[in-house]
Amino acid sequence: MQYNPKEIEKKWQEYWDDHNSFEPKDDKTKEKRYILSMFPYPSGRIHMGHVRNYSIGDAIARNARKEGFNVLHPIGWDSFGMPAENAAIKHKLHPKKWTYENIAYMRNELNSLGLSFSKKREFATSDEIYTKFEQEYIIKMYKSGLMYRKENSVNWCESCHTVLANEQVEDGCCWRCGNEVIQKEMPGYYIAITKYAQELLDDLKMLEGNWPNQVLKMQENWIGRSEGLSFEFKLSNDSKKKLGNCFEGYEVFTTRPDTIFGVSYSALAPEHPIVKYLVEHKLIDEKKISIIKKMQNLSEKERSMQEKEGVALGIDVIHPLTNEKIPVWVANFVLISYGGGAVMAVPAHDERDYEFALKYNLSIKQVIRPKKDIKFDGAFTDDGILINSGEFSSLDSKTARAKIIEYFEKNSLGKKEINYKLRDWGVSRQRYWGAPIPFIHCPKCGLVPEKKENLPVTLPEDITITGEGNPLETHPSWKYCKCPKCGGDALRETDTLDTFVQSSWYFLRYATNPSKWQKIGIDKEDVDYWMSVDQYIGGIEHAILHLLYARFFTKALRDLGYIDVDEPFSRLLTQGMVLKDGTKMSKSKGNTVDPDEIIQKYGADTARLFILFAAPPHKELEWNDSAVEGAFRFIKRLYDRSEKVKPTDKIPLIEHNSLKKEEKFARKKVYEALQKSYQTYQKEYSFNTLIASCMEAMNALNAQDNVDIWSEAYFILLNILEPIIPHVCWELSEKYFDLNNFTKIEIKDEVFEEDSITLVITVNGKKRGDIEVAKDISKEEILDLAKKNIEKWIEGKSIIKEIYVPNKLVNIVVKG
RNA sequence: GCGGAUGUGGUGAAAUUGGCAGACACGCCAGACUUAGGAUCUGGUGCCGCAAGGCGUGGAGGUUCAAGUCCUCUCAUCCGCACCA
Repeated sequence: MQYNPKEIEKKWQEYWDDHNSFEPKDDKTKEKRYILSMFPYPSGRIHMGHVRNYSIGDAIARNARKEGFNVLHPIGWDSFGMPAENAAIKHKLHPKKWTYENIAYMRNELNSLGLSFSKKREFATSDEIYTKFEQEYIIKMYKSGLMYRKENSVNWCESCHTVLANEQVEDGCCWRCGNEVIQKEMPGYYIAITKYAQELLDDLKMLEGNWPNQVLKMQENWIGRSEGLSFEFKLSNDSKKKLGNCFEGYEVFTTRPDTIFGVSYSALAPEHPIVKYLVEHKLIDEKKISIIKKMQNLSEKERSMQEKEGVALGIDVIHPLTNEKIPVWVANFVLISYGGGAVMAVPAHDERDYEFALKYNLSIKQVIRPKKDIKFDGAFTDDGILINSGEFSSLDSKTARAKIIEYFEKNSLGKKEINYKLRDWGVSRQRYWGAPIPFIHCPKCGLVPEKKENLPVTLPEDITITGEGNPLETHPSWKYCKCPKCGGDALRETDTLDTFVQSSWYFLRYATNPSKWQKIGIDKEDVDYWMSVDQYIGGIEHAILHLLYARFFTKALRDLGYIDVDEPFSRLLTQGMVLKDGTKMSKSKGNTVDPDEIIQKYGADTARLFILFAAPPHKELEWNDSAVEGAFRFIKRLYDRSEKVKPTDKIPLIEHNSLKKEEKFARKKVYEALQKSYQTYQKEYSFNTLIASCMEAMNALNAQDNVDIWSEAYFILLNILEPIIPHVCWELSEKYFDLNNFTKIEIKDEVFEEDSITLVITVNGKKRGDIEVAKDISKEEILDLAKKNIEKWIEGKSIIKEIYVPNKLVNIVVKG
C-alpha cells in the first residue's frame, strides 16, 4: 500500500464537489458557526501567506462541522484595485480580463488545497451586482449625512495627472514617474467615520480577550481620543483692524490647561484662514509669504521630517486670563486637521514649543515645577505643581486642569472638549478599476445621487489605460448624462470608491443567502442568524484600516436600518508572516516558495500539516524544506501503519484493566490527543502542539501490537487530524470506518486512571531521584521512601523541611 | 518620543495554578536492512567534564522549600503610531 497523495486528493476534492459537502444548511434552528479567513486580492497566484491563512480557517471550519454546527465558511475576491491597472499598462491587458482570469486560476489553486469553502456563496467585489448594492449604501449614507463632498489637500502628480495615496509618495516624489508631488486642493468624497469615533473606541471593550491585545491598542491609538480645554484667543484691536475686521479671534485646543499661564506665543497652521487672509491681502512682506507658500506645498508627512520653522505674523491675541498680548506666528508643525489648526504655545512645558522658542528667541516662562527636586533639560513636560499661575498657583497639575476648565466654563471663556486623531475617511480615487461613485453633477441641481432604479452605475469597457489621468474622465462619452432630478444635461462623477469600501461589508453579503443576491444586498434575517463572524483570520497588516472600516460600516448599516449587528467579528486571529531565511518571502528578494510546487511534490495534506505544525498561528513561521519532508514522513507513516487497523463502523470497546502497560500507555496518549484537540479549538488554536500530541500517540502505538488499540486509535486520530490533513483522513476513514468517525467522540476517563504514580524527589529544589509508588499510599510512607531513595544526598545533613506535592514531587530541604 | 510584543539547545519550538526545563519535530551522530541510499527502521543527541558532578531559559538583583513562570531594575531585537498641542 503506497501513499499516493495526488490520487487521494483528487478523489476527495471531486467527492466534496459532487456532494456539496460544505454548503451551509438553511435550517436556522441549528447552532451556527461563521468562520472567515480574509478574502484575497486576485493578484495572479496564491502565496504561502494564503496557504497559512486558509489552512487555519479551514481547520477551524472543519472542526466546527465535526462538532455538529451549521458552518458558514465562504470565500470570495477583493477584486478592484490598482494592480489590475498596473498590469493593464504593463501587459496591455484589460483590467477586467486580467482580474477574472486571475480569479479563475487562483480558485483552482485554492481548490487543490482541499479547502472546505462554500462554492455557492463565492463572488468578486468587482461583480456588477455587488457594486449595485454598494452604490445603494453610499447614497443612503450621503442622504443621512454620513457621506459628504469637500475640498481638501491631496498629493498630486503634475505629470501623471492623478492623485496619489500617501503610500505612493516616495521622498516627496511620484512612485511611478519620479516627478515632484505637490499638495493640491481638490474636491473629494468623505465618509464621516469620526461621528462613530466614540462608539468605535467604546466597543473595543466588547472585544477584549477575543482580539489580540495589540490590535485593540493599535485601534485605540489610531482613534486617539484626548480630553482638554477649547477656548478662543481674541485678536487685539489693532490686529482685528489689520485683518479688515473679518476675524474676531480663533479657537485653540489644549490638553494641558494647567500650563496656560506659561503661554508666550500662539502658532497657526500654514492653512489657517487667518494665515491665508494675510497672504492673499499681502499684509506681510514678500519674503515671509514665500516661506509660508513653501510650507503649504508640503504634505504633513514631509513637514514632519523638516526642522521647525515659522514666521511672525505681526498680529497679537489677548491671553484670556492675564490679558497680556501674545504674538501670533505661523509654524510648520501645527496641523490644520487637528484642534482647529491653532495652538497656544508653552515653551517651558512642551518640547516642540520649546524648540521653536529657542530658534526664534521667544520668551520661556516656567509655570510648573516638578513635585520632587529633579533636574531637567529643556522643557519639563510632566505633571507637577503650578507656580506663577495666579489663583491656581500651588495646585497640582491634575487638580489645576479641572479647576481651570471649570473657571473657563463658568466665565464663558471656553469649554471642556474631546478631540480624536481619527479623520474622516476620504474615499475618492481618480482610478478606473473601482466602483463608480454614483453621483451626478448638475449645473442646476448641484450634486445629485443616481436613481436607485438606475443602479449599478457600471464602468465602460472600451478604455485604454495609460497611467496618466483617469480613463473615466477622458472617455469620450461615459461621463455625459442627464440629471436624475431635472433631466437636463449633466456630468457623471468620474471618481471611484476606495477598495476598502468593498471589504467593509463583504462578510454581510456572504451571510445573505445567494438565492436573494439579485434582489437585495444584505438580508437582515439571514444576517441575524449568521452574524457576527465567530472567528476571523487574517494578517496583522489589516489591524487598523480594514478592521476599523469594517467595524464602522457595520455600525453605519445598523443605523441605516439594514442590519442589527454592533460588532462584525467576535474573535480575531492575526496570523504571523511566512518567512524564508529570516525575512518575508517576496519576489524581489527571490526567496519565495511556490505553493503549487509543494502541492505537486508532496500533496496538499503535507503543505497544510507543515504550515500548522511549524509554529503557533499567531507567530512568524520560518519555511524549512527538510521540515516539510518531516511532515510528509508523518503522513506516510500514518498511512502505512493503518494496515494494523481492523475495519469497524463504530469505536471498538476495550477492557482497559486487562491491558498491558504499553497498551494502556498508548491508549492514554491517544485520548490525551483527543482532549488536546478540544482545548485547541476552544482556546488558542495551538495546532502545533495538537499535532505533536498526535505524533506522541503514534510513537506510543508503535510500542505495542494490539489490533483493538490500533483500531480505536485510528478511529480517534483520523477524527482529530481530519481538519488538518483532510484528504488522507477521509481516505483512511472510508476504508476502515465507513466515514463514521467524523463526529464528536466522548473522552473515556478510565484511560487516565493510573495504578501507580511516579514522584520526583528533589533535595533543596534539585532533582536527585524518583520513586514509583502505589496510588493510595500515605504521605508518611512516601516521605520515608523518598528519603531512602536519595539517602546519599542527605547523609550527615539535617533535614529542615519536607514538602510533598501530591502526584508530583517531594522536596527535602537540608542544611549543613 | 508613545504604544505593543519577543528573548529558552545547532534550528522550529514545548512547558494548567510557581513543582522533573527542552515534549514534538528538523538537523546531526551511530547502527540495522540494502548492490546502493538523499528510502525505511532502531538508538543517541542542552553545555562543560573520562567520571563523580557542575552549569543552564538575554543580563543583574529579589520573593519562595521550589522561578522560564511572580516582583524590581536593565540590555537587545521586532512591529505599529508618530510634531495630534
